[in-house]
Order: sequence, then structure tokens, then C-alpha cells
Amino acid sequence: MDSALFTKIAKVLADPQRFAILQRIAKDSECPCIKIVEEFPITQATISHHLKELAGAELVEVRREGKCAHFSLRRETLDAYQAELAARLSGLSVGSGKTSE
Amino acid sequence: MDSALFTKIAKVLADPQRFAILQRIAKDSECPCIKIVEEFPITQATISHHLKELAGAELVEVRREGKCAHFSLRRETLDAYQAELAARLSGLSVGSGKTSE
DNA sequence: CGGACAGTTTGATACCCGTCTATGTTGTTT
DNA sequence: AAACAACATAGACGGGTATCAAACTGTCCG
Repeated sequence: MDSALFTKIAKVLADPQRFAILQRIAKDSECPCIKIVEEFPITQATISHHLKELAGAELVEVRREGKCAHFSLRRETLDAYQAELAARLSGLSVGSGKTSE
Repeated sequence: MDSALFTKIAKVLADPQRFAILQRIAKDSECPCIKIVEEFPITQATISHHLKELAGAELVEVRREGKCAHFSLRRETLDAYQAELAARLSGLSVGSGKTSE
């Protein structure tokens, strides 16, 4: 995973509201946008913004169905992020090929 | 893990420079503050600020030895964070006992 | 077609925070 | 004690961003 995506994911996860939205999406296999708007105490515009960030970080997938949008968690990205996080803090050098330092 | 610490860790990990510092600390079993100041292109004051945040998120431990401070990674906290992250996005209800929804 | 609904985009505002300079504090050395 | 070194703290500044209201785009239905 490249550093740009890694940082983007970390930033996306750092906002409590945005993470709560992601958590809500993860709860079901697929979650309509309307449901999130109904359940959260923030404006629909703000939610749209957060969902765009989540999609930009490749953490959610969007499926359009007429005028409705359905979101689902991309567990592959989440797994890759966790693996990268563990790898970068494992104490082993990961970036280059030098293992003797 | 309580939500306050969870959020604090997520925010602490979100800044690239701060994460780089944490990564540097993780590289050795213990890392003196001076070494970080020498190796990073930011002011000593800023580094001190970041280290305080890292300690506040319980991600690093500080050992004072005279006028020197030595930092080490708290892998327990990192592991707990990763476990919490996975749990919150696993799709299972964790907060209450209802598993049928 | 026209209105109602779902979502996006835009512009503005306010707040958070990373960074700096300058100064303070604590420990060591001469 | 004075001076220096390692680190902490205070205040200020600038950039990023979460949030909102309002306007816009696209879709469905009569």
C-alpha cells in the first residue's frame, strides 16, 4: 500500500462522526444513504461530504440504484491498512531491501 | 478500550510527521529524544509536542535519565487499538447483546 | 412537462491543530 | 554560582477541514 492512501485512510478514520458513519455502514452488508441521514444528527450535505471522503480512501463502495445510493464497507482496504500499520511499527525495515540495520 | 482513547489514538496516527516519529521509535527498542530531533526536519518544540501527544495516547512510554528522555513503543496499546478497530467494523453488534438484526 | 425526492456541489464560517519563535525549567558541568 | 545542554511550555500564525445553508443535478412519478 502506498503512503498516500495510508495517510488518507488514517485521516479518514480520525474523525469520530465519520468513523461512526463507517461503523454504521459496516453494521449491515449494505446501507442506503437515507438511513445514515436519518440516524445521524448532522446535515445531509455533511454526510455526503464524509461519504465522499470514505469512498476516496477506498474504505466504502458505492452502488447507485436510481436516485438512491447504497454504501458497503470494503474490508479488503481495511485489512490492508491494518496489515500496513502493523508492518510499519513492527520494528523491521519494510520500505527497502536492507534487512541488516 | 474506551472511546476517548480510541479516538485519541486515531487522531495521533493521522498526522504523517507524528506517525513517522512513532515509526522511528518503533525501529529501536528505545530511542532518545535527541536522535529524533536530529533526524527530523522540524523544530525541537514541535517534536516535543508530538511526543507529548503520543504519550497522551498511551502509544509511547517515557523513561527519564538525567536530562535525557528515552521513548519506546507500547505495543500493547497498538494491539488493543487494532483489535478495537477490527471489532467495531466487524459487522457484529458489540455494544449490546442483540445479535439478531 | 412539472413537481417531488435523493444526493452533490459551492461558498462561507468557525474551529482545530501543526508549526514556529521565544522563553522557562531541570539537570549537568566547570 | 554560572554556563550549558535537553527538554517543556506559551503564544501566535497559517492551513486544513467539519459543518451549515443554499443552489444545483439527476431521477422517478403523475
